Amino acid sequence: MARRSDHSREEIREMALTAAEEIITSQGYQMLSARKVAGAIGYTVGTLYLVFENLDDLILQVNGRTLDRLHQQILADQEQCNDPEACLLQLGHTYIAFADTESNAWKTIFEHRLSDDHQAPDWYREKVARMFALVEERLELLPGQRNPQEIAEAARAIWGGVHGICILAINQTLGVAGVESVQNITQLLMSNFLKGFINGQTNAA
Amino acid sequence: MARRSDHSREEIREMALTAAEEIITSQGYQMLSARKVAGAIGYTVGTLYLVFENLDDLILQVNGRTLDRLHQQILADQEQCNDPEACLLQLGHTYIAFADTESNAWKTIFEHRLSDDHQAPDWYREKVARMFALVEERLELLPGQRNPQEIAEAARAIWGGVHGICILAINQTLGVAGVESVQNITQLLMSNFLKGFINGQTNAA
DNA sequence: CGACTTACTAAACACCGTTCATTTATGGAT
DNA sequence: ATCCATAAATGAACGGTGTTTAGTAAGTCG
Repeated sequence: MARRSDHSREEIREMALTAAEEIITSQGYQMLSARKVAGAIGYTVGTLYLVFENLDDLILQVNGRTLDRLHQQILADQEQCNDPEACLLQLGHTYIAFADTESNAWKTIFEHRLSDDHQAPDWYREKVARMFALVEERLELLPGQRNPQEIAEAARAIWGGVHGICILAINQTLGVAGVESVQNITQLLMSNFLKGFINGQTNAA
Repeated sequence: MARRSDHSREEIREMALTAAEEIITSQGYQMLSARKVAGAIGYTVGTLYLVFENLDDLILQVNGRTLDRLHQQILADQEQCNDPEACLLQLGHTYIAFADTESNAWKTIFEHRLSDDHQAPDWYREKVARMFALVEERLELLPGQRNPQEIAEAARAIWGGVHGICILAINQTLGVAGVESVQNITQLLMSNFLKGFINGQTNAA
């Protein structure tokens, strides 16, 4: 058994997060439990509660890391496009590809609901806001002048839209087979939306 | 304590589903448990397992009923529109309004994941397919000839899109306040998509 | 009335998240 | 070198969960 000062708090924290990520990635987050994580790092449950507020906290940290990887992947893939529309389509593509590749980690982000209804902490919300900002930046570069609210709404429409297709696909609700079909539907949604969006003012109210 | 033949299997089944719906509606599905449902109908857990395969099965039945109510509401609201585009926008509106009104029941549909990864039974998938069919019917009436696959893909793009906005809104990820904003974003997504869709062939591949 | 059948119960099993009194190892002081 | 205060880690306990099943009691039929 691990004893006093074998590892620092930070080390234990890091070990626990890595172990949790491994369980989630390989078995899904439903299979995660405090005792499993503790066992995997050679400590007992009690220790976990010295380092994390509770299991929700631990999962939230894992989700934060997943969001970081997605963000990083998006940035990397954005190098390959030039005009704003192509970049937006690329963004959707990266999102779907990421959800497909890291499906268990990605599912955890939106399937894990916070116990009470107290919302996510600021640092987490910031990671999400960063994603929306990426879409907004591209939308602003599209032809035609838009006010900030129109941009914000369109970004949320696109993000939500892509996200929804992704969820239904993972839940096998769409009744389509293969990532390629999901990519097709996503591109269809985005390209048609953008076509309509660029074409002129849409009265949505 | 209830004894032999106080109620038929069907009656117990009905009572259990009603009790489960009440718990889910008022407290959310996380608060549902076999013992609570059993207690609410004056039986013990064991009896529940004579009537339902397991708790997942029970929840699936509740979800089926929720889907039925949504379907019924959509049909009712579709009376109020004439041209296909208006009907599609109406459809999105009904969806968001339903998710807002019956949020706990609606959340249960997509937050409750089946334990194993064995997918939903046919009767359940049929209820979902029925929804897609509604969208497809409207899409077919739009100007311009489309082949069945294009219609099917567009229906999934729209449904997924609306669904995604709905989820993000309920998770408070969108950072918007009030149902009205969600309705706005949904209408923005749909109207722009349809504008692009009607305008001409979109190469989505 | 007794036997059979079956509806139902209650207890058990193996888990879960979370807490906390207790034990144990350590660094510093004597 | 020994003691002590302190912090680290444990592990048992609490009240829950889904699920199974041996046993009991009630209704039915001969």
